[in-house]
Amino acid sequence: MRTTANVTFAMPSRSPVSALSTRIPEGPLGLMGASMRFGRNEEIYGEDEPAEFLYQIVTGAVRTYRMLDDGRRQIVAFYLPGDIFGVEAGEAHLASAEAVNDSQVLVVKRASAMARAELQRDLSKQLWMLAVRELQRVQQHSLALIKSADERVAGFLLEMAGRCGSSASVDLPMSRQDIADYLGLTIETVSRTFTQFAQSGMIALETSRRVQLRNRVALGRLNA
Amino acid sequence: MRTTANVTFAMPSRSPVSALSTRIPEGPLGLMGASMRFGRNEEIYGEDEPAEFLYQIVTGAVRTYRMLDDGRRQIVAFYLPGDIFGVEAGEAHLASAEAVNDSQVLVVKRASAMARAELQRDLSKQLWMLAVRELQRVQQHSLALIKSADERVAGFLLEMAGRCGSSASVDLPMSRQDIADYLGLTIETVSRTFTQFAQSGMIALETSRRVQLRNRVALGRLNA
DNA sequence: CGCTGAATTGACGGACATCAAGATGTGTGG
DNA sequence: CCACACATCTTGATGTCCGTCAATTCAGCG
Repeated sequence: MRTTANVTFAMPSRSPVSALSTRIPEGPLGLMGASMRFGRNEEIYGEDEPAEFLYQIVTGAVRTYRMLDDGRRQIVAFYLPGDIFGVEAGEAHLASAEAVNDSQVLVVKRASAMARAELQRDLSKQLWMLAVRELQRVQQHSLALIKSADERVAGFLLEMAGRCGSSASVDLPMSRQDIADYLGLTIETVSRTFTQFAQSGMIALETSRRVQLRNRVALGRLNA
Repeated sequence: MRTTANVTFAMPSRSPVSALSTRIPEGPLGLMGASMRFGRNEEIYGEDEPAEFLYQIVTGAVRTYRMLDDGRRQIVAFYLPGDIFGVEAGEAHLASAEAVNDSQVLVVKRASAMARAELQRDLSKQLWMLAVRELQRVQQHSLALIKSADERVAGFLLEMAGRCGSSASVDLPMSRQDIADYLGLTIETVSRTFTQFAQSGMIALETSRRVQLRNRVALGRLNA
């Protein structure tokens, strides 16, 4: 679905995931944006701020999230290189966005993209597809939230494996807390589930952030 | 946000919720659709079917849902008079849609709406807003799914109250099972929560399908 | 009236949260 | 290179919310 190009970029100075991806998917925003860098945990935009821009990740990773009144945090989505985010907003953003790690991001004025879309029927279609894909992703995520802890974690691993270029092992740019807040679980439950998967041989934990999927079929069965 | 018009329609022959709403919001599809009727529990479209149409509810109520492999059903959304659905699809539908009760629905060819949108910048914007609103609704729903049972039910009641024209009491067109599948709970938990709310005086159950909200503030506090 | 599906209520168990402690890793400064 | 501080991750013990199973009540309808 996503097209790729063999372009390499200057590596951000101290990004721990910089080796993740040299394939930079082209997209509707491919050539029109200004490049910006965000440090680890730096805010890219905040909830309720006016939604002026669209964003495409070059390197790094970004999370969007919302806070509940009681202090819990729900992570809505993780975005990886090539992904576009900031679409979810009407006039104002409905979620906040932060860099998970040091990240490089293309930034494009929404208005200019939309205006251009009125002329180019192709761009218009791509923006539409973008919104639809985002919608489907969130729906999928809703589905996950009603499953058991095992199913959620298995699904998460498969999703990440599918997205970070499915090599032998998956690099997780985000912390256990991030994963927990994404899956609606606690950090302890996520950790326990990881070790349980490792003990049953379905995965191997090279490091806590690097996971080898040894039996995707079994994970898929769990994923229900 | 939604515009309204004083238009009355011929009532569908045996719709139990026909009295719900004489205000029929106009929308992008207001004048261009063919009208169809669907009986209680009748399928409007199925998962994986090609997405040829957009739909706007005139009377009745519709649920969209997805089945998990283990037989559980997750209801993605309920649609009430004026609401437009069927937007969530790319080439094929990602969810199935069924009439909750006998319903009257306007049906419009997607392609024709999209084509027209390329000419009318206004329609194009409205379709875009539609997708964004749908996205925000699903995100909101995701948020709900990580809360406690009390919070989910309270949130559901407030949502429905806000949508069915906030008179003194709310008519729920859907069964407890529907509510449970929407909130990711069991029918028993939903029922218990209703009675618990009633005992604490926050609501009154005129009938099992008709709820009076006696203390919205308290419900809102629960909603966290 | 009795039949049928929907809703309610109760008893019980299990999955996950909570609380608390320990282990591992990572960056900093001597 | 080591030592220390601090964050992240793991592991254990205990509690609780909600799911499961089962029985009862209620509403609609022939």
